[in-house]
Amino acid sequence: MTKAPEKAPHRVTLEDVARRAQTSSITVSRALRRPEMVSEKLRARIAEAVTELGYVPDPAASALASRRSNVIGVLIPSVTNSVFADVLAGLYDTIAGQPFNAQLGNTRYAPGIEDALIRVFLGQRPAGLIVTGVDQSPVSRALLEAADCPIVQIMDLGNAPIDMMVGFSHRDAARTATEHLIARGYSCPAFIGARMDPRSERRLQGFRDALAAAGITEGARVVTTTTPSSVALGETLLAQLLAQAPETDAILCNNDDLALGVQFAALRRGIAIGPELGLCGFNDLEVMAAAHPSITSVRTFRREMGKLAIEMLLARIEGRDPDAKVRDLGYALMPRDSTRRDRA
Amino acid sequence: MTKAPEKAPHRVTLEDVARRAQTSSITVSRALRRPEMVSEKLRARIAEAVTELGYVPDPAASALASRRSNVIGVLIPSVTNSVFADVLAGLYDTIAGQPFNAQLGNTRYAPGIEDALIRVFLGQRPAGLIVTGVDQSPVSRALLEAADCPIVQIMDLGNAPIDMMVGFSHRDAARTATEHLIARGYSCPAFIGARMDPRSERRLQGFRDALAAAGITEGARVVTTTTPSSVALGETLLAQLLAQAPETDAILCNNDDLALGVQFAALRRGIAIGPELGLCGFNDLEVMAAAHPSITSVRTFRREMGKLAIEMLLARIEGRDPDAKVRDLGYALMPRDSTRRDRA
DNA sequence: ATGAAAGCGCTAACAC
DNA sequence: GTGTTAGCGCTTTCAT
Repeated sequence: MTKAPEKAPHRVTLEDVARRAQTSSITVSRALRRPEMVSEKLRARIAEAVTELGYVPDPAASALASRRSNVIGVLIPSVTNSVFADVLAGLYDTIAGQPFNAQLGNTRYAPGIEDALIRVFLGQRPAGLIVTGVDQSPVSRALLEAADCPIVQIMDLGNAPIDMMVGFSHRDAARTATEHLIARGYSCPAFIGARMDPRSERRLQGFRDALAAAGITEGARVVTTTTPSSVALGETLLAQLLAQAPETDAILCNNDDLALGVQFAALRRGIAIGPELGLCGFNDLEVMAAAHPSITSVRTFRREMGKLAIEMLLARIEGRDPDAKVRDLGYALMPRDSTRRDRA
Repeated sequence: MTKAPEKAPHRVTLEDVARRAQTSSITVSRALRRPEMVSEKLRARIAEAVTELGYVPDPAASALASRRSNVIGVLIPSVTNSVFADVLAGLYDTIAGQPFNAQLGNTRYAPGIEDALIRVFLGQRPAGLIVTGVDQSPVSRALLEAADCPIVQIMDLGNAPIDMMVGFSHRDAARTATEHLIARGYSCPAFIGARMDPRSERRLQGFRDALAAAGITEGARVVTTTTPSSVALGETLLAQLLAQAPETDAILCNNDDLALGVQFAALRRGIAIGPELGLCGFNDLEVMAAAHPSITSVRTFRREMGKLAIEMLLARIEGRDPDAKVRDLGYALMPRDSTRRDRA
């Protein structure tokens, strides 16, 4: 079987459907997009013709004529990070069945790539755009502000939304987690962080807020790296942390992968997670509750974020007002065995 | 700031660029797509005009005129499953910089959705299509065989490729893993599986192949469910397995999430992973090597699969022949502590 | 409620 | 190497 460009077999067009339904192409077009504008009888004939001929609309022609595509552009910094995978899941679930197509752009945490992708996406006259975070480059920001489609910034909050926003305060979330460690009686909490994108930096800030409020000095108990996060890295950072700050009795990890790695490393070193070393992750991936010991984490509402971002866009595309331009989804501390000093 | 549809400020077109460069739009078009067809002098003038005006091509117009879009459609059954996330990462890495756009379709393991998505994608006259697995519905298969673009089936192998294929034998991989368990002295290996899509079924088949070859009876040591996989499910399935087949001394898990869940559950029950219970996962996610004890798994080459799928498509789109129409990426057993009976 | 005409921005086909 | 013409399949605008 060859897949070489065979002679294109005439594509079924609105014209064809119209002929079959004994009407004009524009009426078919209307019947498909705004059925209420077409009489019931005609609508039925058209529907029949559509299925009989297997008509599929051409999005390119539609986009060209209407100067508006059905593309919803989604810019995320990483496809492998399961945090974003969850956002995407919520997003795809919500967009399914809607006449829109999510188109993914992978910025790889690089502002330059993000600028370029925004340009390309805007060139498609998207129905809407979803971008990650609130720390766009000046170039990106200018492009987005001039764009004539609705835009949602996700994953974070800030006081100067480009248009709409759905996220939560990373700083507050990390502060809450740190306060939990302190309340549980850990007196020398540490922070380890990988990747250290702007959201990670805000978490570190929240950690510091809590220490300051409790009058605890930070010492050398902050270890960060720009290396991408991984479970194995948790072990490395733990070693570094304990070497430079042996007084450490609890750790807030920038994310759950690191926390898991710390837990495995502690097991290996014979350190009792909970009694000897408190441990808290971030995001609350499914594995945290199932781990042994179970690991305390801060739950974030990632699927909901994807869902809401699409819903906000749809509202605006349909001319409705979204419930609010800025939505704070909050977070939820999930205390577990890894922060229990009295564990068996 | 309002994002309501403002008056569209005239889009920069080829015409505009042409006027500025004192030539015709078709020449600008050529200069952009096949620079070698345009004289060097003109090309320079055009390049200058393009940047000065900030020209961005309109993919819709291009698709309409050329009857060929720059979309590469990608159909996967799940966005959250990190196995597919890795494939996507390889795929996005490889497509970056190429004049193509990957467009994701989420089939959610439902043939009906897959049929519909294929229709929609084909309606875009894609440059190529990537579909997961070799078990398409008759409808999907017919659509794909009639499509006039190159197609790659990924994640599995089969003897009737629609066009091209890149994957590995799940059956052989599972057989190898089971043989490893048997070789390590485990005499009553079990299989637990979640989701049980066609690829999982083939792994189970491979498990059975190995038992048969070794003359081991299967007994009640196969526990499967159609529930989506998770770490927590590993614990549930382990309980069920041990209840119905207490003789079990090793487990091949359908994937790594389950294996991790089994390991945590074993820890909780005081079962020594390795000496008392052999454990093997599937896919070799990063966490397997970092776990304590480290967990034996079968490595699969997921990023490479994404990369190769794109490369094969690009080859065909550019009229070259891919190195081969069917590529077997194989797999690699990664023996670790979880299958060492002599572990401390 | 329905239709005719025009054109979205680009490229294929064919000149020169 | 460069330009002209026509048209991709749809929607907009304006008429009826």
